[in-house]
Order: sequence, then C-alpha cells, then structure tokens
Amino acid sequence: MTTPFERKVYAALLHVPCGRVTTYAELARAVGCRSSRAVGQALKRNPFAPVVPCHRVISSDFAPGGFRGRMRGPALRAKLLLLKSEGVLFRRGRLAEPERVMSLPRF
DNA sequence: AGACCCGGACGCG
DNA sequence: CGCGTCCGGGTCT
Repeated sequence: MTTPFERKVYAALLHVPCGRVTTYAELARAVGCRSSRAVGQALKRNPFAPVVPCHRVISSDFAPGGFRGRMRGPALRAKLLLLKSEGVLFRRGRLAEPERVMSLPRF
C-alpha cells in the first residue's frame, strides 16, 4: 500500500539523475521529515523499482546504506553493481567521489 | 499502544 | 576510526 509520504519520497527521488546519488537525510529534508529512517523504510517498500531509483540513495557518511531491506550480502552487492553501471564507484566501503552526492530542494 | 526500520548525530575510547 | 546510545517519525500489527 502506498501512502502519501511514500509518494513524496519517490517523487523527490525522481529528480536524481543517472550518475548521481543522494542521501537518506537529504531526501528526508526534501519532504519535510526529520527521520531519515522513515525514508529508508519507504524506499525499502518501493513498489516502482527500478523506475524509482532507490539504489541511488546512500548514507550521509558515504557508506552505501542498504538495498531491498538488507544492509549486506547479495542485495547490497547488487546495489553497488547498479551504481557502478551508472559510473558511481565505491572504494573501501565508501563513495569514491563524494561530489556525486546531489542536494535536493528543501521542503 | 507497541514494535519495527535501507539513518543520523553525538559521545567516548 | 569504530563502537555504543539515543533520538526520530512513518508504518505495520
């Protein structure tokens, strides 16, 4: 079931193009929410994957964050591969080029 | 009402 | 840097 909050998150995420990423915190601010964790939950249940690019959302400390509800294992590797195919690389478990993080318009 | 969750900020060693 | 801890808020049961 998709809620108004989830739709807001997905809509904001659509502004992130291929080759760039954003963070849970950034998304949260974009929709006027102070819980980045709530955003993570919404992405986890993203019914419109991959048209809503939930793989382009990482942690604000440049760690990859999770994917499909998991923070490690095959799911996470799939996320890293998707990003790699878009030119976004990770090294030593961290985003290689932090300047690829996109800031979103405030709420 | 309580528990859960793909985070974040802060404090400490 | 790598913990531990607390906070947060939307959703599910």
